[in-house]
Amino acid sequence: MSPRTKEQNESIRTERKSLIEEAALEVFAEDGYHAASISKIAKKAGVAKGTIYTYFESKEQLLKELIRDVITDVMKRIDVPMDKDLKDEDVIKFINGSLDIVKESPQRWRLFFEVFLQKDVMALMMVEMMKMAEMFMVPFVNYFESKGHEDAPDRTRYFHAIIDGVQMQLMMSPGEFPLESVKKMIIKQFVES
Amino acid sequence: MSPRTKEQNESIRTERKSLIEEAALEVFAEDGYHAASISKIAKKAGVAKGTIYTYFESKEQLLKELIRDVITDVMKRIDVPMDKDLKDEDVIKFINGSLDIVKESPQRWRLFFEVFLQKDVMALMMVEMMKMAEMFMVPFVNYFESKGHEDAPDRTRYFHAIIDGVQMQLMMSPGEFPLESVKKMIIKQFVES
Amino acid sequence: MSPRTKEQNESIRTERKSLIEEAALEVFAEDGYHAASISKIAKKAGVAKGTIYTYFESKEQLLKELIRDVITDVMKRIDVPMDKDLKDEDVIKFINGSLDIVKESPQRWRLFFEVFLQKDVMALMMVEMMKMAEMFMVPFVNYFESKGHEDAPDRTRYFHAIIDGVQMQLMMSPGEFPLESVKKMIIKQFVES
Amino acid sequence: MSPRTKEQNESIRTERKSLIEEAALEVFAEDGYHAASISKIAKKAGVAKGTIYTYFESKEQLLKELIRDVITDVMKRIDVPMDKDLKDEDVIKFINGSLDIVKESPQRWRLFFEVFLQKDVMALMMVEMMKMAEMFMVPFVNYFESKGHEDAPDRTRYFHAIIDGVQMQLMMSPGEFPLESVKKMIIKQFVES
DNA sequence: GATGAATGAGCATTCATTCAT
DNA sequence: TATGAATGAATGCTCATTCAT
Repeated sequence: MSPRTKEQNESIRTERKSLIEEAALEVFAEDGYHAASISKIAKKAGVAKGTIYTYFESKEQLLKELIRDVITDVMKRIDVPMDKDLKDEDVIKFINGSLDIVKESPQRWRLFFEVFLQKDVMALMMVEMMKMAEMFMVPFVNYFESKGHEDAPDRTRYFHAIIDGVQMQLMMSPGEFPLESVKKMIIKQFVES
Repeated sequence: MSPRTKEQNESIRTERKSLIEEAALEVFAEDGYHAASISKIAKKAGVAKGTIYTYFESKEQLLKELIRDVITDVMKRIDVPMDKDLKDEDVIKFINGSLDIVKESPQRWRLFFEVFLQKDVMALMMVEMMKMAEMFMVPFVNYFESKGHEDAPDRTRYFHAIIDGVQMQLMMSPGEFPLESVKKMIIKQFVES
Repeated sequence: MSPRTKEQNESIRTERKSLIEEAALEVFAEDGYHAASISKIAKKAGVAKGTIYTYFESKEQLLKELIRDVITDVMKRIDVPMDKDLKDEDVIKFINGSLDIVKESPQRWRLFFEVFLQKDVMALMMVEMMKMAEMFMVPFVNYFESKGHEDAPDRTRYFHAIIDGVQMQLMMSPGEFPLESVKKMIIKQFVES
Repeated sequence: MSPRTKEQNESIRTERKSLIEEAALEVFAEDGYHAASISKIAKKAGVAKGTIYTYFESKEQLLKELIRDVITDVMKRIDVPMDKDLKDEDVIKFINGSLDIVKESPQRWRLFFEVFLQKDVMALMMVEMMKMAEMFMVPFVNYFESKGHEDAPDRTRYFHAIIDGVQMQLMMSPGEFPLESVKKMIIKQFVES
């Protein structure tokens, strides 16, 4: 048999890595970071425990990469131009995007929230988190100012608090929450006035 | 010499128990339930590991009592009559109460939120949680109906989602969040219209 | 009230001590020495944990005294003159005594056997045990010799092995074992021939 | 380098498992089940504490496997046809087998007896024990009946009590007990009459 | 003497991580 | 690169014993 080409090797690596990440996400989300075990992840991914350590330095690194992926996903999904002025349709897109994404994979969000809640886990991600938080603040302040609101900064925090709160509810009971109805209320309150 | 009287023992027990609960709250809130260790709690409380087990059956029981205390506190603090019709002032009191309480002891709330997020931890408290959740739903549906809102149930969920979201923000950055300003917005939105 | 007299104090001590020993015997017998806890004994005796330590130096000492009592009891009960030649009736008395005593309180014997089985527990009692074992050997060798058996020493060991075996069976299922019938067989085999 | 083959792993596992079982047997027999510590077993086996848990689910399981091995050994060793009528030679074989086996590894038997004595330990093995006990009763009753003894059931219990007693003596002082001589007495008493 | 709160050594068990193969 | 056996630190918890009252 001929040895594998570099490309083949590369693609095997990528595939395996994804496999492990997927399994890890499930286990982390279900059990929480601390209660999750590398063993369980390995079993779910169908690889040996040791294999995980050829792809990830440690359990901690595995979490970091996972969170980074979630963030990247969110960014891609929301896809609102944070560098220029927001238009109404951008804000609507933001609302839809940031809520739909939770409804679609509440598990993933559970993990994300857990990270937010725990100091030591949080510390690992501080930089990424902060960057993201700011990114979401500034354009909205401008947006609300442009709509003539004098309390734009407070309004922005309120707006984001609401998004957080709805995300939380979706996460806890994705089936029951009246998402569409609530979306309309948010839009009415923040976009149409 | 005669042994300690029952009263003496009782007062020692109460004092020590509080001491441990306080330490436990800090450690649980900081590290999360799973990562928190009895050892660390003991050290923080300035007692031996074994002493904790004189007062609490297990780590789990310790958490349960802590959560129960939080719930009791919330109930006492909010002090809104859930058995008869809510008046505007009741709702305002509810808003103020449920947000002030978080600002005052974000630690406690961090723990409370964590419980909500983790399946196995949640399982321990399901009954209490559910009772509380319902208690908070029904009267508000009636309230919004009485105000002529056709979408009272959805509005209620939205209202509670907002409270959750603001609580979350308060918990994460209690110093920065413009609480008073936001309270006014909530009141304007849900009470004055 | 007048202070208690020395006699009163002494009698209270004796009574309490017995109370504790009784409870200890039950708990040791039921759970085994190692699994038994001072706490459980205290509860069963209706005294505080600490009180046990005013009567017994340690858990180990408590066991020792208990075993010593059992041995004393056995001696008293069997009441066979080990210092002069055994007569048939003495041997019959020995057989009856050493078996009846087990049937009457199998619990006590369970503890006794446990002690025999465990090196560290055994070590504590070695001296007493050995003394007792010898005491039971020599007179029987003489007895069997006097009956004309050439293999008297081996016969003696066999005899005691049988007593042990029957005691064991009695201990395990005191209700079912056909004691009287078996006694007759032993007597027929060792006394009447 | 390629990972170890399955065969290599299997053989490593088998070897290690035996190593641990051997150490465990020694420690259990010496200290008794409760007093024995996994730590001590690990040290005696020359492995880390954790390694034991690679091979056995728990201390309890370790005991169970050990006991099962003893039982299997006994069965194999005695090798008497329990399903058809016993002949004299079968009974002689039974006597020899069940006593020789104790003389050869008194340690094992010490453990076995301990199990019989302790309620909670016993509970773990009840099913196996009962099966074995019955298996040893019925054929002997038939045997003694066929020899014309009217008291066959009682005689059977007596016979087994004697075997137990001799086993016990062998266990306690395997070097001193006049086994061969006693065997002859048993055979004379139960087979040749 | 009697009490029971306090202690801390010790236990069984788990699990992230390492490493020989 | 992949494996899984091995490790040992750390965990929750128990319990004999001490000691202030």
